[in-house]
Amino acid sequence: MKLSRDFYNRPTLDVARDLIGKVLVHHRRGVRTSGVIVEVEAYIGESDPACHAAPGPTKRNKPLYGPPGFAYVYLNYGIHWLVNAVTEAEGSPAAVLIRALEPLDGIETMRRRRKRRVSDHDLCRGPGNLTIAMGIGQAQNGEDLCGRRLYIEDRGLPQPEEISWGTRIGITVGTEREWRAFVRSHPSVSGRRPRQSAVARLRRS
DNA sequence: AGCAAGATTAGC
DNA sequence: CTAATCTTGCTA
Repeated sequence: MKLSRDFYNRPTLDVARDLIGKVLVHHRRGVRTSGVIVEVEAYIGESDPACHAAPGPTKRNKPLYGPPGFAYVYLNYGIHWLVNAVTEAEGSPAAVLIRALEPLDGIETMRRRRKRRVSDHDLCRGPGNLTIAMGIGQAQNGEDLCGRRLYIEDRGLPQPEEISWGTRIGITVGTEREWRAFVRSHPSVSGRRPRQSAVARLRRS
């Protein structure tokens, strides 16, 4: 079932938590790609120095101030497109950054879009990688997530048992807020992979 | 008009 | 550890 506008029209940390285990879907050129969300980050309001709304309303962050349930897509480091789901009521700038997916549909298409040859678990590992695999870019900025091309749905998958919270990745300000949610020890979660324990290594050898 | 920095990634 | 790459927002 496709998530409704009401789903996004809630406190951002609640939306972030509930997005874990939901499925991001994109239809493009008749091809459907999708994946289970396993990692997200919340960016909340002008008082959050890491949020793009920190400088107040600008041309770029306009979607953040708009109604909930729309996509905010922007170019990062001049190279990577990152996709967010806008949350909270219109005029309240906040969003959830989608950082990693476990691929479900269209894996062959994803593999073609990614130039590198990687394992399935790495196809949508990292916010810049998943937009490439899903075919999401500038054209999807402002797209209605309650429409038919780009949306998030509940497929009734069991809510992952171990949702961990930690500090957000790759920012230099607002690092004290633990607004990153992820499925613990899931292979598609970005960031440095936790060092294998001595026992795990022995077991593998 | 010029400039510094950025919600990343891959390669050395 | 660092280059790649370009838009935004700030300063002049």
